This record gives sequence, structure tokens and C-alpha cells, in this order.
Amino acid sequence: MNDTKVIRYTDEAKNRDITTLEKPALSVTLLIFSVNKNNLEVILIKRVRDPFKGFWSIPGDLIYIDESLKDATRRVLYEKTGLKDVYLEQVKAFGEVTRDPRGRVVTVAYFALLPYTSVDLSAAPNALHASWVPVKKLPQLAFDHTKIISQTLDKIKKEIEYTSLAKGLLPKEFTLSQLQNVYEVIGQKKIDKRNFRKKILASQLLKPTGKMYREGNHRPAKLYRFV
Amino acid sequence: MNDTKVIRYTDEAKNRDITTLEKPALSVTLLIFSVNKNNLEVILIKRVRDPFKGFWSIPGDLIYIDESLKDATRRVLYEKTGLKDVYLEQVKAFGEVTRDPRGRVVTVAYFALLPYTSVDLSAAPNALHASWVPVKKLPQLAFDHTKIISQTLDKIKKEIEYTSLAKGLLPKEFTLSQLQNVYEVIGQKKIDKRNFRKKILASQLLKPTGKMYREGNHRPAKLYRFV
DNA sequence: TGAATAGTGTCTTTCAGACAATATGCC
DNA sequence: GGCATATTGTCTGAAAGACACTATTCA
Repeated sequence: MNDTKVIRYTDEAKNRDITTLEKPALSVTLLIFSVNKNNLEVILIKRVRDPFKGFWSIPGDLIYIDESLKDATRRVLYEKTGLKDVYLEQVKAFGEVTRDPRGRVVTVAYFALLPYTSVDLSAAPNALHASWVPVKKLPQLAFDHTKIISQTLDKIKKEIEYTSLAKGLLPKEFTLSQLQNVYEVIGQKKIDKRNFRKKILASQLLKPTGKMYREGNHRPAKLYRFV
Repeated sequence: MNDTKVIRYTDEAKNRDITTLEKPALSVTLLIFSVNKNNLEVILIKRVRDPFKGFWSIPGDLIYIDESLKDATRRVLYEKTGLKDVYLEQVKAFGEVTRDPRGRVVTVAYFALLPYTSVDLSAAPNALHASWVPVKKLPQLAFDHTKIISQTLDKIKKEIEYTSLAKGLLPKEFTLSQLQNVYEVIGQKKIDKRNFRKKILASQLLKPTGKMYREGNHRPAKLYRFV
């Protein structure tokens, strides 16, 4: 399929000059996920100008020359949510030549997992046209953003099975039912309550706080936190 | 730790111009691994000029403006090994501001896994100063290349457990002992022969070729291939 | 027949998954 | 007492891990 492509050679002796070579633009793209009730949602931005005017897109920005990829991502996070000091994880770089019709833009995708209640879009520094959208009801997206979301979700689904990724999606203290809901929503399937508790408590990732969570006219639940 | 950093804001209305913004340079870095006897080895290049003159480094190159990340990586692969059509997998982007003393260079790392005998460094298009180096005996490396190798190895170790990554490291047909050796070398530990065969044959990833491999004065071994 | 590697089976332990009844608090 | 959710244990099957002997080829 790439058989007809010309292969160019690098001559190391030429030592191409970083300052004069025509460079791609470089951006970061940040997928901010949260679990709201029984849905996994992501923050999207409605584009107000071309290209893809009127389409939804993932927030992001070009990086500054003196800013690391993660710092640029932190900046985007702050603008959209007002939050700092959040765990960010890189997904990968997306570098297809034609992914942005304005010109060559390579983007590096990151994700953040937040408790739904920690974000107030209306109070965020720069979240105009931003909205939570359930990933099960994604509209058509701008650029290659559908692909970026899909690959990011695959990564999160795998990692949450053997890490404490879920930590980001809940407040510091939470009940086992809330935690189970997070796993069910991300894994898209029901989990048996007894098996879930057996496994999660055996994992040593949690420790009981001794406190109880009371809500509604029923038995209160023990509160746990990640160690 | 980043508390003192100035946070800049993006004003989307400004719509910064891709063509005038000062851009980082963008390169790819390719880790070419192979198993030789009982060692995992990687192709490194001895640098002949500053910065890091005399240090070993991972091959790579700046990308062209009209070239995808993967195409740039294929180009590097071809230069160092003469090979095309090899499975390449992205590791991640490395974007610390100070990772290259010459200026801002963000790099995207890829890895390739090859049979040791498929590479002839002396016949490759552009492998001057290139050499196989056992990862257990890595010298001090240029730039952030030690970190890049370390994170790449972590990824490969995880993935080889539940994928057919090992396929790249062997010729099309191979014995179960050769395959076991690949897993032992990458996982850095001995595996029980019976348990290994039970598991790998149950996985349905292999199929017997019906042929035998004869070498030395001992019983010949059945040859298998990945399905 | 000795040297070297290929090939094979059983037992035990661990973990995942199916499955239902009791406990507690609020109204 | 009625309702709603929290909490708890056993059995079964599958897979992982420990473990040792026989088979085949060639010199």
C-alpha cells in the first residue's frame, strides 16, 4: 500500500539544521473523562470556525516553544476545568500528514480522569462551547478525533484492570458500590457484587477510612480510599 | 513542584497562526531490538559530533513536513537495516524542553523487533557507526535515550505476555525451544519447559509446519510458525 | 553408549465466575 | 413493617505453577 512511496535517505554528514528545516506544528490534545451516573463522559468543544465549523472536537492547543508536552496539557486542563495537579497520562502521538486540513499538525494525546463533581464548566477559565458528552452518544467529530477517543478508551479499559486508574474518577473517599459502578461503566458490563468486593479488597489497593456514607433510606456504606 | 510556573492562557479567538508560531523540531527515534543467543540487543549509533560526541545513541531523524511519523520511522529502519515491511509500534512521544541541548526537539519513539540474522549492519544503506549492543550492558547514552530504552522495554515486556509480539524476533519457522528462549530473554527469567509448551500450544497462536529442525548431535525439533 | 536437546503428564494451588441470603438504616 | 441498599461465603472450573522422566539423533 505504501509501495509506490519514494524513500528518502538521511545523510548524517549533512546534519540538517533544526532551525531552517520546515517543521510540522505540534499540539497536545486532552481527553477529559468522568463517570456521571451510569455514563462515561468526555469534555468536547463545539467548533465556532472552520475547518469543521459546528463539529465537536477534543480540547487541545499548539504547544509553546519553551513548554513541555505535559505542561502544555496541564495548561489546556486548567483552561477547561480550572484544575491543576491532576494525573495526566500520555496516550500516543497522532501524526498522519492529512489529519488537519490547515496544514501539517502532529498532536500528542493525553487523558485525565476526574470526579464528575470536581468540574464546573461554567466557572472554568476558558471553557466556552465546552460540554460533557457521553461516549456512548458521540457525535461526528472534527479531524481524527473519533480515532483518538477510540484508541484512548481502549488504553484506559486495559489499564484500569491492573492499575489504580479508577482513583482519578472518584472523590478521595468513596463506597465500594461507587467504585464498582466506575468499573462497570468503563468495562461496559455488570459485575457480580461479591466477586468484585472479594477481588478489590484482596488487591490491597484500598483501605477503609472507618467512616460511613449515609444517603437515602437504607443501610449506610463504609467509605474507603486508595492507599 | 511546578507551582512557580507561569500558566499561560489560550485565547481561542486569537486563533494562533500555525505558520508563524515558533515551532519545536520533531523527530522519530527507532529502537531496533533482537534476541541474539541469550541476550536482548538493540542497535545503537556512536555519535561522531557534538552534542554527546563519542556517546552511544538510538537511531532517529527529523521528520519531513510531508511525511507521517510512521513513514519517517520506516525510513530510519531502512537506512539502518535495509529492511522494509516490518511491524513498527509507537511507544510514545518524549517532549521535555531540555532533552536536546541544540534546541527544542520533541521525539516520537517506535520499536521494531527483528530476527537477529535478518540484519547485516555492514550491508545496510546507512548504518555507519551502528552496532548491536546487549541491553544488559548499556553504556551511558546521549540525550534522554536511557529513559527511552527503559520505557520501551517495559512496554514490550508487558505486551509480549498477551500478544504475538515474539513473532517479529524469530524467523518464519522456529522451534519451541527457540520461542521459549525469546520469552526467557525478554522476561529475564527461566520458564519451565512443560508449562511453557502447554500454554503456548493451548493459545492457538502457533501451528506446526510438519518440518523438522536438525542441528547438532541430538534429537531434532519440530518447526512451528505463527498462524 | 554417551552426550545433548526434544518431548511429555500429574498434582497442587490460585483465581475467576456463578450463585442467594442476611444486615442495617430510614420512612 | 416495608423499602432500599450494604454486606457476606461456598462451590466449581480454568489456568498457572511445581516437578522428572523418556525419546531421538549423532558422534
